Amino acid sequence: MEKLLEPQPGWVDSLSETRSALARLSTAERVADVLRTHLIEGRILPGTRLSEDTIAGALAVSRNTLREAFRLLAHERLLVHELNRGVFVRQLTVDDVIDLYRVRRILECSAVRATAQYTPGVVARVRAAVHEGETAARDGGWQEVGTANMHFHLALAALSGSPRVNELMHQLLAELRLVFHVMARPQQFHEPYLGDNARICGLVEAREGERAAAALADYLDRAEQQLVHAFTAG
Amino acid sequence: MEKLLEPQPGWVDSLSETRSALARLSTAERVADVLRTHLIEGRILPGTRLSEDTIAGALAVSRNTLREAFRLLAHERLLVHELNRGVFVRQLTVDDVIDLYRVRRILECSAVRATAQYTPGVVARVRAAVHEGETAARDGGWQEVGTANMHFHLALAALSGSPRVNELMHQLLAELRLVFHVMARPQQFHEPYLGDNARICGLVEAREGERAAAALADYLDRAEQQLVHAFTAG
DNA sequence: CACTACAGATTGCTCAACAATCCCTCAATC
DNA sequence: GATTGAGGGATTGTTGAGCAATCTGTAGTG
Repeated sequence: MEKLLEPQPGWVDSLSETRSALARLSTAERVADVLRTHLIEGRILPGTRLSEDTIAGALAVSRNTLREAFRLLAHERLLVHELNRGVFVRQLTVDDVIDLYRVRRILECSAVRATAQYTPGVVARVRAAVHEGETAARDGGWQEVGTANMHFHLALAALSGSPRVNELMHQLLAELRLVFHVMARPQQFHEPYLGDNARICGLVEAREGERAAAALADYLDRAEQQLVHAFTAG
Repeated sequence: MEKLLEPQPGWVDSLSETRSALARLSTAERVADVLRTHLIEGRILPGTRLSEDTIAGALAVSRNTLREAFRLLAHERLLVHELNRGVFVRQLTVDDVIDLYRVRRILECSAVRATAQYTPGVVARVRAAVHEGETAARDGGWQEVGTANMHFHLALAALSGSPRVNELMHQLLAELRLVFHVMARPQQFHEPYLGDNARICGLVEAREGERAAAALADYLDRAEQQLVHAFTAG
């Protein structure tokens, strides 16, 4: 009888892993999702003011609900909220870029260094992201290459095994996307790093934490310099 | 004439530094502030549901405004929001405690290690926090000792020179405060670490980044173990 | 004892309204 | 001519009421 009740040990756990997908979203959260994609895809220029009336009308939600969504996105630093003036699309400064890369270096490098915490699943995710990037570079658009690159770095951060580091990483990358769009030629920004990704992935798979961290730090330094340069030049 | 107009070069900059104090807060933010203090001071037990009507009435604000405040605090992880069920005071699990300390180790240790980024001002803040703790231990309550301890670790994180690390640290410590209150004897939790603080501060002042980081990691390990133990026991 | 149905309470969201604030324009002043 | 001050229109901040959707506990049914 008990065998019948538990045909696959642990299936309850596998169910509970999907509960986040099951958890419906409130209207405010769905509105925030819509706006978030628009923002990170660069459809709305940094500095633009988002009118409550206009957007509430366009999305057919009440102003109050829209304001809840604004609060969420402001907390994610994608929007800035100025009292009595409204919300604006975040405009990153050079200092922001420098700080973002500083935090990335801290999080990603320490995650990569801690080989003791690696799990096979997450290491596989790193490799998968490398493949995704190579496929995207061969077949298709720079947009996909960029996305694959994000997945790669998210996978690196996930090596830490820390939910909070994961969430942080998501947030940092979302912020960074705001600045990628000011680059003149985005495809030329991401592609050169595909080789680095593969190399770092190899070091991770070999559990060479220190060397992987060093390579990653160098990687991030170059990317930062490139962005800062594009910033001060443009 | 020009001398009269600019008696102290750069005074405009010093003005603009204080503009954050001038920025008024919206009602929702003030409400969030009030609730935040109540939460981190442990006045409301974790798990408690916060009724919108009751609290809106008590604070004399509308439900809409209160909900905005709830969103802010949920994003800071002090409250959890369950759709159609309401908001609850966050209940930290053992896994949360472990993760919080994992992130603290990453942030604080890397900040302390990067001696190149130290500035005299922030190093002084570390020393000041040590003094604050010693004074509090001599004169007064454990509450103050705990606060001084927070200041110490905030100052350590500030050594990174990163605004985002600072904000993160604030958030992590606010979260941790939720769990400090479940400890039976809070004063006995913080006091033993005063000696460690002084020692680490000395290493920081001597720019012994690596040794300071090692001492700090050991410190955090012990604190984590103590908390985890209190958790599984109680 | 398990399961269903109902009722009360609470949240989710909307709408309309008004106060407070900002921003722009146009004079007025020095 | 540049700065200051006073409207006036537009936008945000906040409120309160109202209704639909959902949850929770209870009572009833098999």
